[in-house]
Amino acid sequence: MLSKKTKYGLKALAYMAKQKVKAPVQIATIAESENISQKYLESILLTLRKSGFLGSKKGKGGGYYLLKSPEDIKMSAVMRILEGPIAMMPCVSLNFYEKCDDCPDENACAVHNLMIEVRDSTLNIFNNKSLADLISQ
Amino acid sequence: MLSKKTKYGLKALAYMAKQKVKAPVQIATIAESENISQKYLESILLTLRKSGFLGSKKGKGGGYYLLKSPEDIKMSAVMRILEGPIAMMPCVSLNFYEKCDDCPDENACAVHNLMIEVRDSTLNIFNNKSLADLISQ
DNA sequence: GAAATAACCTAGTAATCCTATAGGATAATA
DNA sequence: TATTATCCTATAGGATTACTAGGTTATTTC
Repeated sequence: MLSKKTKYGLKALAYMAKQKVKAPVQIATIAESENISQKYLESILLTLRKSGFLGSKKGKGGGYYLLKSPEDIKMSAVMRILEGPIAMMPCVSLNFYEKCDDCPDENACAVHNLMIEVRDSTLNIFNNKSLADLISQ
Repeated sequence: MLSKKTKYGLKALAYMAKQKVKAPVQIATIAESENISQKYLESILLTLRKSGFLGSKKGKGGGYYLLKSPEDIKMSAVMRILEGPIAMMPCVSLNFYEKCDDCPDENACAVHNLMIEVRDSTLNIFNNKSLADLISQ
């Protein structure tokens, strides 16, 4: 299941990408428009800024803004920051790999091989989807 | 992330499917062979029995056995019992649908539409994979 | 019939994660 | 100097996960 954090983060990014004029958007504005708790959204946007997706400006007229154009923001990158691994098990994760305690031989594990397939098909979507695609309909 | 429950359940099913002779397999045997806590596995196999995947026999020589041939056990069915929804959000789930509190219009939701794509590609794998495919390599 | 075997079932628990919330610090602007 | 809005740390409550405990029931073997 997708966490609310990820869902809210994606909605906020989409909101910013939809903006016609290129001015910072305040947390409060997004929170109200998308029905998200402002304080919670605050912490989410902070992570997105620290991971290089957003820039920010303090004080009046401040807010958050995208650092890259929506076309250049890949879903796979956003998902990895907000949700963590795209794979369903650490032992099939490309970016967050971890060995299973119980499994002596990964290649002999039926579940492992199934989950590689799932990972690849999901990754195929997220790698080929940008923030621009997200708002294009 | 896939829960250990699902992982263990799949491993246990695969273990039974690999069996040459068609005799019941004890929990203890599977637990030891697959490095799973016996008591925990016990509760997992119980759910699998109650959902119609397994039959059981008590007493000496008893244990669990598959009720259908591995070819007829679809991954999508097993996943829904053990893991729950295949979709990443309730609002895109076919079998566990729920509306989002925050979203006034699903069709206008960028995240919603992205997650439909992910659901479809994952479902495509799970619908076309049987327990037999899982152990065939 | 008694003992052994193995599944059945309910309940509880420790740890972790999720979803926020609180409250002040800092920086920019008017 | 006052206002605005982000920055940052800490924490709390609830839900979920991954087990564990302990006894019950049914079947088989001696």
